[in-house]
Amino acid sequence: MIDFEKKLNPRQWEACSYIEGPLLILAGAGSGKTRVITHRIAYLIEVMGVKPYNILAITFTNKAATEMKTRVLKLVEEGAEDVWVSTFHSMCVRILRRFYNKIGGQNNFTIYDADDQKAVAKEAVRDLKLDEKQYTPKGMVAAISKAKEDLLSPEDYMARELGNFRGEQIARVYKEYEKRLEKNNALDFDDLLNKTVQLFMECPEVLDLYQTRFRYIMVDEYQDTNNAQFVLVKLLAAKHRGLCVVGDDDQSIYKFRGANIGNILNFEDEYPDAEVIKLEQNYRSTGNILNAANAVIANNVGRKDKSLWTDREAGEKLKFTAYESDREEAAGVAKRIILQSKAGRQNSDMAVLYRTNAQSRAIEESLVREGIPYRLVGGTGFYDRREIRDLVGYLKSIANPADDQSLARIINVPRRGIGDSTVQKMREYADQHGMSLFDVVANIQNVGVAGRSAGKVEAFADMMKGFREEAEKGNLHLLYMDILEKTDYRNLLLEENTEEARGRVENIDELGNKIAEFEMENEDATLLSLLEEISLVADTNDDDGNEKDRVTLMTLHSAKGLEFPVVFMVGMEDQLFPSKMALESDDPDAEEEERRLCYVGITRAMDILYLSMAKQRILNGVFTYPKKSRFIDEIPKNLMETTGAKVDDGFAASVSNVADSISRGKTKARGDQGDKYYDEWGGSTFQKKKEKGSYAGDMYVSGKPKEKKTDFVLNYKVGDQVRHIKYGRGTVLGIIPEKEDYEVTVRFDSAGEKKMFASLAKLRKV
DNA sequence: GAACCCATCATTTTT
DNA sequence: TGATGGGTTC
Repeated sequence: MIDFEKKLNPRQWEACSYIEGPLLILAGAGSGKTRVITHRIAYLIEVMGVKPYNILAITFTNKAATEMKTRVLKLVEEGAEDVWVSTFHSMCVRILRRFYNKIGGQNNFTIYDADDQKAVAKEAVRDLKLDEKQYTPKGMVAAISKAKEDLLSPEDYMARELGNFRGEQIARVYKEYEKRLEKNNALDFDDLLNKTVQLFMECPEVLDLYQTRFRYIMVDEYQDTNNAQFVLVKLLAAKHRGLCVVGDDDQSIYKFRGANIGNILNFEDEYPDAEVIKLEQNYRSTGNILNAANAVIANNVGRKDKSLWTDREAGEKLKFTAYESDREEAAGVAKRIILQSKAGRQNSDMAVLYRTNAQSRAIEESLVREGIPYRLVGGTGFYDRREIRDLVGYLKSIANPADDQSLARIINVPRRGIGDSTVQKMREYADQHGMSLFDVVANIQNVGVAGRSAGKVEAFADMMKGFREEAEKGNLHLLYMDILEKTDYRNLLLEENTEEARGRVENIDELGNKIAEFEMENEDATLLSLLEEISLVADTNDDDGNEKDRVTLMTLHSAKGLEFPVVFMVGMEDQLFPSKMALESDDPDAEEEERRLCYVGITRAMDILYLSMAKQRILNGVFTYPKKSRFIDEIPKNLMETTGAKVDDGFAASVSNVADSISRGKTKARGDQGDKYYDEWGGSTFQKKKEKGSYAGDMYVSGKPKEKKTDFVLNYKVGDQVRHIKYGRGTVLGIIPEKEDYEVTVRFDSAGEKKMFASLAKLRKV
């Protein structure tokens, strides 16, 4: 039996053992929050005799969920695998896969990610004939997502925006967007939450099922919950009120994606009988670091009163350096990393934190120069890679025939002669007849809309049907191999024989490995569960580099929840951090959120914290001359020393392991940078000619130059009546001979005057 | 239909 | 600076 009281401090123990009613644990940075949650779960099971089955623990990230689960399994002797430890989103998927049909949905829905969302939004805007410059996909998705977070339907939204022209238009886009998702049998991330809420509201028996089951509910990072999540938790906990939320209002840094700090600040209003326990002892940082953090965050108003303390020694002072330029800052960081590692620190003990991803480049360059291995967190992830999205598109389309979006993505990839205009026509037909795109594709002969491509479309339909049969058999890896083979996707890349293509092939093989792995780990793996894993557990860093001991580079946001003995916070400049956007915002909380972010950054450091700025920085291609961040001024002078900025000229590099530190040749996050440096160090060109590799471009057309028709004969002349495949009838106004072609001007009866090339326009004399 | 050129525009991000 | 998208050119 665990000796709980011995393993926890008095406050932690109190938080662990209070189970009478709603409980708010205000857990400061480094105060042993996860320890409390896991022990609480153990306490419920081992001491209170609660069935693991009756416990639910909700986190935000899969990483947190996995870690929690592992720790609970270690702690509890038996039955811990029956505890539901899950992210909000996977929990909702699990519920919806079972009951979505109760509110009129299909349980095999597809999950749309940000890119799918943008594509749908774009179509919606286009369909409504709105100005695409003014109503950008990104903006539309943001507005829709915001609406959904507040549980507003398109109608609600319209009602709210009545009289506001732009708002009304967005409401129309939202409505159109919803229509499309529904037609495609797809849910976006917000829907996962909202539809679950809807299900609970409309089907009391389903709600009751889960309410009865989950006697004890724990929510981690409660300050990050949005309104939908708040409602969801409220519904779930309404019966037993065994709700325990853990969070830190000072670490709320996700307002921009809907987090409502009010949820934690007003917890006691929502649950008047709630017990509040503060965890203020910090086990992570030195006294100086902690005091600096406390001093900075004290400048925020409207926070829960708390103050972290530690019984650790004061430690080294914080070090602030103002470098002359961003390059020097990067060089200075590299130099200090080297000094630290000479002093015995592991690279993996160190992290460089910055406000924006764009700042990583300069740091990366100097680390490469010095041969310091690093790990870049964030940026473009594995599942964002084009080839991976394509192949996942196949899988999605196979799993959900109604998913027009995925089908449209892959129908001509690799190129198989089903061009845009054919797809366009088929989609129009589908829309008009209430069919899915695949319905049209599969019945192309009857529909007769594909013209000369009909054969190609038919072959494609047969191939897809074959994949579905293969999918039925249940072996996912075989299915994947089958797709690669029948589509020729992998081979076409290999034939291309470029470094970039080889990187893509590696990624494709990596996805194959992941699928095989997934099958081994999950006995009852299905195509749907695989896709769910891919959508919800898209791990952005799969670093399989041989070098384990690497410095971590990431944004302040992604650093939340982590700790490092040595931390560098770079770019401590007003306008950058706090960001220009925040400073110019009319929302008074914007600057406070930046300050919280600063607090998060400072509290990542265990022993040593370096802060720095550059007096000259290239931002968006322009030179700027920043001032020191106001946050620096908020750190008491006695805790921080300002150090000189002198650095060696940075080029005393050891070239030896440069290659290793940039994850060789593999196309990854910032993929082509690898090549750039390769060449630099290889002594040839500094920057390779850009391989813009648009798909249809050099990627699939492997080195076979297109044959130009040199002796092109026109069977019409100026004044003739001709017919065009798209524009219909028209009169030829002029013919200008070009190198290997003719530019023909035609006035069409309906479409007006057009210029086109004879070789492509395929005009027929009438 | 696809390569290429030019204008534009830039936080933070998980699910 | 760089990525991206639209328009132009063959």
